[in-house]
Amino acid sequence: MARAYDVTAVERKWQRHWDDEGTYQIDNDDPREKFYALCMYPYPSGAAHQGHVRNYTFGDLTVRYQTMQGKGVLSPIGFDSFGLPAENAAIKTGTHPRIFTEARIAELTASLRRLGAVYDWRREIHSHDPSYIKWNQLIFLRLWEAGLAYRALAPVNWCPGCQTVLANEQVLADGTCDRSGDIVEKRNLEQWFFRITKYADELLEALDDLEWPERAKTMQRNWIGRSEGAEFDLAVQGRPDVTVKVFTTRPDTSFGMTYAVMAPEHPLVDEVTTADQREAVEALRIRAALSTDIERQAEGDTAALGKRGAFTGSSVINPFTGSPVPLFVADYVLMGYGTGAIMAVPAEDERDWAFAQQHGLPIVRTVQPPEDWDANGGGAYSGDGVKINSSFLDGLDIATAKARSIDWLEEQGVGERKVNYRLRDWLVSRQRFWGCPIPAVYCEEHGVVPVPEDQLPIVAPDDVEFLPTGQSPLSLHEGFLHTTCPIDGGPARRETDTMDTFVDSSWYFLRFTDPWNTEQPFAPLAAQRFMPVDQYIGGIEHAILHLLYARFYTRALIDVGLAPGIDREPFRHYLAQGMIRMDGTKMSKSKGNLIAPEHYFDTVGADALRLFHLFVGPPFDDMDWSEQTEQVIEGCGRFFDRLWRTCTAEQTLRTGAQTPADLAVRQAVHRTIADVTRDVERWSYNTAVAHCMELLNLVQRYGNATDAAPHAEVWDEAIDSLLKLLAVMSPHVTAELWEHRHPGEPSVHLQRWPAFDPELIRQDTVMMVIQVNGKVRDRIEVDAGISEADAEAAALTSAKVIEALGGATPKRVIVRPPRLVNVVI
RNA sequence: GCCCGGAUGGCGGAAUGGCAGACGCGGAGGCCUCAAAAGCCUCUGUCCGAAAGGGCGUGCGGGUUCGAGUCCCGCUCCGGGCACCA
Repeated sequence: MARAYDVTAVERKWQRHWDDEGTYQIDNDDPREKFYALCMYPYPSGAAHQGHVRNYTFGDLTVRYQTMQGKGVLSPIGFDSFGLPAENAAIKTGTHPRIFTEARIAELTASLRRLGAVYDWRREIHSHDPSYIKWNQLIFLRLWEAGLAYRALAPVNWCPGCQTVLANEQVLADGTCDRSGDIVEKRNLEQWFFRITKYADELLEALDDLEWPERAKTMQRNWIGRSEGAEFDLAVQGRPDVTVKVFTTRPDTSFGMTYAVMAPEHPLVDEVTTADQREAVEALRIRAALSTDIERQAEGDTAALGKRGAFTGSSVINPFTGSPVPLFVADYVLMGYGTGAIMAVPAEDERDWAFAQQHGLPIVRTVQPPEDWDANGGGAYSGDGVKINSSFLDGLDIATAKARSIDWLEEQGVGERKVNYRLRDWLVSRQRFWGCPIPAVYCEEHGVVPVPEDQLPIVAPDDVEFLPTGQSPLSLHEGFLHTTCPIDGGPARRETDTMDTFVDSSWYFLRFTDPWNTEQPFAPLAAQRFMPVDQYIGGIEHAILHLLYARFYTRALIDVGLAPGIDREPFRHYLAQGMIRMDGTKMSKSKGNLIAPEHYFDTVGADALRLFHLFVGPPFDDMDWSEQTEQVIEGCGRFFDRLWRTCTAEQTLRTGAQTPADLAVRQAVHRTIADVTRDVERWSYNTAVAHCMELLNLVQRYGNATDAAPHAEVWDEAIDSLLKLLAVMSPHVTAELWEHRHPGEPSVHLQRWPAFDPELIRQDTVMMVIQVNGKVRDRIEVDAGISEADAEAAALTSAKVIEALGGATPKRVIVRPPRLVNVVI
């Protein structure tokens, strides 16, 4: 399609201009009020795709808008450059992950520049850069010192064929290795953890004050999963030395416990399994070890539950009744939550109900269900009601019974009140090459020893070989492996695990405030200057892990003294961007359904593609990339063609007194400024664009009117205002048109965001709707300040209303001046 | 299985509990042109009607309200996430 102007030349010109002028660079001593705008830094997977375009368009709009508001905007960019794909590519092609990654960074950088997104490139960070690794490692050492990092055993996916650990992604749905096809096992390894659970309560409570989408906060709340209940011991019958500890959120139902269940991984399983049950229990344990947790939860149907539990041969005593109940092992109980064992109350828990049915176990209700419960299918009842069959709890409501039962447990000395979290400590060890090495060494004499800070960074060697099995080259590199003990200088072995890349992304926003610092991760003053991030933008898929880890890390850094005096919450506002779908599924590299933006840059241009992403729907919503998308993007290109022609046409203008038609245009301009400002502030970019389109339509009609030429002042105000509003959305064409209209003056992006005149958006008269029984029967123009009595009188004298009433007497008249009157008959 | 979302014309979407469908895409007709493209103008939820006008209409079933796309209860279907909230 032929364009009204040379899109490519205009866009390249202004991209170079912003770079050359350093328009969006900011120094730490900038006197303006700060605004920290940040998009989640991308994993460099190659040239940008539409998800990036969408994300960085929203970010760039924020940067330019806040700048026009007079703020000193910090707009940094970097790359999350460690990660599995580069390592996989190395295994496949032999290219070192650094070479591969840096080529991908160059591609993505080029895409971002062509999008017209502006950054302070002087602050660019790559997480694989030794200057970032150094501080990553120093922070690790400080957390370790403070007791926030520790080692413990944890299961990993182990491929016996490859002799290596697999990421979840490398385990296929059928439980086999994606390289060798071997059946993947679980194997316990000694690994590093961060003690995020220490902050569970704070991370939960602080959510309330964050200006985040409710949905993201809800996801985090559920993830942390605080639950109050009781923990108590079950004595194994005939084994006075052995007790099994259980956690429950429903201690009030204890009289209904008709059996108990342990996780297959529970350490006491061997102890309590009798000889005749050993075979069945072993079979179950092997089965559980071969399933993923999601498989263990996906097979929720009753038939499968039968196969998923085995009797241990032992019984435990219910402390409330004093009676023995059978003890089972079942995979639906997980070792990772609570105590790894539960009391089962089939009458009040659906899963226990299904299991009990399958194994022929008794069911005793302890809460009276509603009368029609059994008639309507029955089953487990977990709602509220009166306690029954529960001795001293009978007649109580559930809340009271909970409290009373815990008191009883404490009096008897067998249990206590307990708060439990679903959140577990953060396992940060990865058995990978392309990540930040963990700065520890192992000495036979002194055990695990921290690397002295003056030896940082520990950087992986370059002369490594990538085996097709995926084994980390670090564990095979003799030169890296062998070192000396920092304490006695004796022989020691380096830690070969690297850090989860979520560690890198948990503090990069702090490094951006002071990326040049060679003495410390960042100067506290710099962090204090810019933190917290005022606007964080990124995909909803990061709503839980990344954001939770970053919230934890910020607090940990403050508490170990590295970031004194900053807000404990790193991200005040979070805009959770929706996903882009194609053919009904998420657009992603692994699905092979990416749409690159380069083609659009070459044809309609970045401005039109940006306008499309803003216009297509609310930023939080998912969007579908469909056949029609192409036409909508073309429509956005046509919008700029019209804008160009309107702004550059030899328009005849008039001076002198202004007419009512001129006033109407001025009112529309100011109304648009008010609407667009409000919409940008509430992230309603699609309606902001729609308002600009409406204004262009109106201005065009004004320019084409045959009865009178436009008034010069009105015309100039309209065009200049429109250019300023659009400047944050589509920066190149607006900069060019502004320069055309104001040669030699500061660029449109250095102008102040337009203000509206309240006088001009005030409405003197309003269209009042008159309904009869809720149906619109008439509309009349009334004074905006009309009184209730006048509005009612006007409504009741309307001819159309009288006709609709058909002689009936109104029973009631609802009057909402000046918008609406509803006559009820 | 659990958690989080979503559902409005042919399509993307708009709408402080108060005129459903702004804006755009697509479609139809017209102007301009030798012709086409581009541009400009008009119409475009659906049914009945020549028209004026009227009926119906926001996934389904209930409820609250003078009034519900919007709030409440119960479903269906679609999308995403997951480490079985005991």
